[in-house]
Amino acid sequence: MSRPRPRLKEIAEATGFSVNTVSLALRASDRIPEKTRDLIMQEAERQNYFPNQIARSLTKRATHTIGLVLTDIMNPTITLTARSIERLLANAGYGVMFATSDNSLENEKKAMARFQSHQVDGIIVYPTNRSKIRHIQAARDAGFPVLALADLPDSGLDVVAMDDRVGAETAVMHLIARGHKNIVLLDGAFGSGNTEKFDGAQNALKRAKNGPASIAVVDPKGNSSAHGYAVAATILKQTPRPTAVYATTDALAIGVARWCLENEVSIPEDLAIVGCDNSEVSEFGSTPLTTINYASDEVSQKAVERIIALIESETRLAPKTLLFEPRIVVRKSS
Amino acid sequence: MSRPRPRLKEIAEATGFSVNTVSLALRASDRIPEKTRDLIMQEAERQNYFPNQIARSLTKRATHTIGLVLTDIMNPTITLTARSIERLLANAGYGVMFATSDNSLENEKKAMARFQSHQVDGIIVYPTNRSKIRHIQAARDAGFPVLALADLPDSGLDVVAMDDRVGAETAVMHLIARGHKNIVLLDGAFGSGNTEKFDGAQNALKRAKNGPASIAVVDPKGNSSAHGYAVAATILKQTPRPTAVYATTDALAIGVARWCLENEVSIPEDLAIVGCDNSEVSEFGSTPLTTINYASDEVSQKAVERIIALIESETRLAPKTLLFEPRIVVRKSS
DNA sequence: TTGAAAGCGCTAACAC
DNA sequence: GTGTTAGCGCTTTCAA
Repeated sequence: MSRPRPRLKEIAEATGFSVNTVSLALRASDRIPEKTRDLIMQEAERQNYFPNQIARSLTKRATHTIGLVLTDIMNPTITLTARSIERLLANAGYGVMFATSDNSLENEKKAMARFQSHQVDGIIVYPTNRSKIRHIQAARDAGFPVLALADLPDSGLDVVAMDDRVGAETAVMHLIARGHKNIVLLDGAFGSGNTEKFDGAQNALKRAKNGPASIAVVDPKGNSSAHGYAVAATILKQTPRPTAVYATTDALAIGVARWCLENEVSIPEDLAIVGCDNSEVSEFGSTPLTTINYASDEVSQKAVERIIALIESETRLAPKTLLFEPRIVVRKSS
Repeated sequence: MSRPRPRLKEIAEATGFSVNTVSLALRASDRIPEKTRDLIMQEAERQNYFPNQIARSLTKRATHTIGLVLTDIMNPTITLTARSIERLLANAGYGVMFATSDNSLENEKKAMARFQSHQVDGIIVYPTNRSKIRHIQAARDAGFPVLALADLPDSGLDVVAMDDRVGAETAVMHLIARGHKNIVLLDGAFGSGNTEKFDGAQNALKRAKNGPASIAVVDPKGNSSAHGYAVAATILKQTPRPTAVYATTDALAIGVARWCLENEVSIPEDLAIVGCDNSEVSEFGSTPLTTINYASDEVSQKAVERIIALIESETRLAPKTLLFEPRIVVRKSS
């Protein structure tokens, strides 16, 4: 339905030069004298010419587009990362295609396949399940630039991420230092094979001299505040009664906090809460939340640098893992 | 750096058929007998063949990709809309390229130009400034399918959006009904030409029998909770002292609420607050917020339907405006 | 300094 | 039933 857009051919005909000369001129080749170039550029402007990137991509075998596969863009930390990545890539001249897997492995695979069909130059993926990454490795093995935004040790993949293990360890150490003996890990991803936060918590138990022997894991079946609110009663029913919760997202933590507020469980006296990500809601939610910082800017910056390096490198680069150590932000909930 | 991916040619050579036959077979043409087709499909699978969408796009003159230009993806309502749109489009076989303008007109124009260069089949745009839409109209005039996610009356553009005018009117009517005489509109977009919320508020004043004569506008210089928190003191310093605020995002409202909490201004007795969007934070933030609902699912659904209709129509469609009437969600802040 | 020709991987029109 | 040819809009040799 759209009026055909001008091509090099139209400009060539209007100026009397060949398509080739026009192409060269528009790309400011020094093979073309300034005079000719100006003439051609003027005509291009007059016709409101924009190069057809699809045609260009076909010859160059590069689309200058990267694919971004995220789990759940409603998590503000992931949103922020997506935004930063998009901006940095736009500045570097890359477009971004994006997809959300909604934590379904099938969706993640489909999105990656779609992106590869669309000939993206590389893919940045926040994997749904850290133990199901064969399709990501397969892409890399085929020589395709891929970067994972999650800590995947010994996966042979390039990784830029927060060190969740250390984050969880820090959170639990903090709670132990405050004297807590009955700590719940509120973690929806544990059941689906993402054990690094659990592992970090275990490390804290081992390191602490007088900490608890074990930690209970509760699955909120989702990551929103509503899920946290819904599961709060279950947490407090555990025996012995927990005195502290480490929730793997701030939203979950805020949901628990709201339930406590409404049910006369005081925070942090009756229940201490630590969230994760240091999102805006942790500061402005029902209770100012102690939380584990997610260095979104650093992660985005390094991820973009790395994927571009992978794309532009002539040779295959050895995989590199870059993990940031999160710090704890102590507020009123612990 | 990547090993060349298999093309139709490789499959053709392996099976002894021509490239054309292979192409037809893989697209399940009934011109090819089942036996041949199976043979070819098997070989394609064996070689792990995926069609090169770039090449296909070049011949078909369609990329099956749409561009999504948003202002600020950190606004959870916009995030949610982006997610829904991406999913609906993925289901319809379309990929999504996205960009955030960060409320800069320049960025918005650049993103649209980039998308058009990438030959997206259509663009969905949440415009930064409702009075600066010439570039959007230009795209439409050139026959390019465009859809705006904001109420742009008489723009000649296709529109799917919430009716912000009615939303603001509802919010202010609600406050007037509660007896408020000094109402502040906390609106960062007003200064940059987006007056529909202000207009809606004015309508409410006109319609109310015993309401205030005017409404003060305060610019928070941003849309986050931090901005709301920072501007709260300024609001309360106005004379006569305001008794109610209508904030144009929930995040702003929550920021104001948090400041009140910390400065012994009780809500809603000393200050009533109404937010906008009914995002999760309105329910779980420092104070459960009265707010104006944003029907993200409906907007996304209709937007996707419409952009696909525009793309697939043989003829140019007359522009259509679809506005949803928001409803008010009354909680504890008013 | 400029142009002609080939080719990127695919699809479509037309033969055979 | 299957193959040949041309062409999508651009870039890249290679010639002139």
